[in-house]
Amino acid sequence: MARTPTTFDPFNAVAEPKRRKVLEVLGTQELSVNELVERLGWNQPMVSKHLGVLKEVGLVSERRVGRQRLYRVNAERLKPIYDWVAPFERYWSESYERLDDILEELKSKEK
Amino acid sequence: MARTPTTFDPFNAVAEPKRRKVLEVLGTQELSVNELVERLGWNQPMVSKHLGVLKEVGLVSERRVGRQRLYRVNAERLKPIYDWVAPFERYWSESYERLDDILEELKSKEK
DNA sequence: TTGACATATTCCTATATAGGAATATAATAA
DNA sequence: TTATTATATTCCTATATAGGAATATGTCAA
Repeated sequence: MARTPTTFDPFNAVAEPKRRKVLEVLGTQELSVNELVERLGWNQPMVSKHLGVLKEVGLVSERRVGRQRLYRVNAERLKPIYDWVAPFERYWSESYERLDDILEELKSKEK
Repeated sequence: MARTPTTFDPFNAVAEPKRRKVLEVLGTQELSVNELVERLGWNQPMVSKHLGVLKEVGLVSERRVGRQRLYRVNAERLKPIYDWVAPFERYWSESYERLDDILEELKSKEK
């Protein structure tokens, strides 16, 4: 079996750093593909493809205006991620004193 | 190019539903592999493999006691996910009235 | 030692990308 | 129509899984 498809759920769609970047740049605005191309500095097909994945999982919506397509974030679809991770939030202050140890452990393992 | 490796960061590690389940079951407890095998109902190599990925990205820590290995969650490593998703949280209440439309749109597209 | 228990690793395969390059489709203007 | 602008799609390939099956490694007890 291969990995869970990127379009399976928001977790997988957002695992790709570039797709997170798209959502960040969009923010609360509505932007056309070309505006995204400019702000992201990627080529147009690449932007369209990532938008395609995001749209398929419902993380963005598209609105057609003339020859343009305006995209915007559907923040609600990120709620499952928030809901899953939020319960852990109360623990990293408690275990904060151990953070250094853990990072040390990771560093030494990279060798 | 293929997908970002599962061990690249917590986002990718946690994209796999089973790995989220492992972290949920662990919670704040420290559990041995066999205890996890029982509670998850998966075979042992499967549990060990997922633990291996989680350990490599630092999402769990391992402690050896006799022939057992006790695992526990390193919640701090989930902070990047929380920090990324939290800013969006304020929007889904505002756009809550649109949620039904979006779900409708998704449904009709599934055909 | 030897056996039993606990856990990790190796080998295998089907599958799904992400990105580059080229091209197709759609909509508007001249 | 035809050219142009805006965006999507198709074709290609290297790559990295996840899971099953089998086996290896490590540790303790008798």
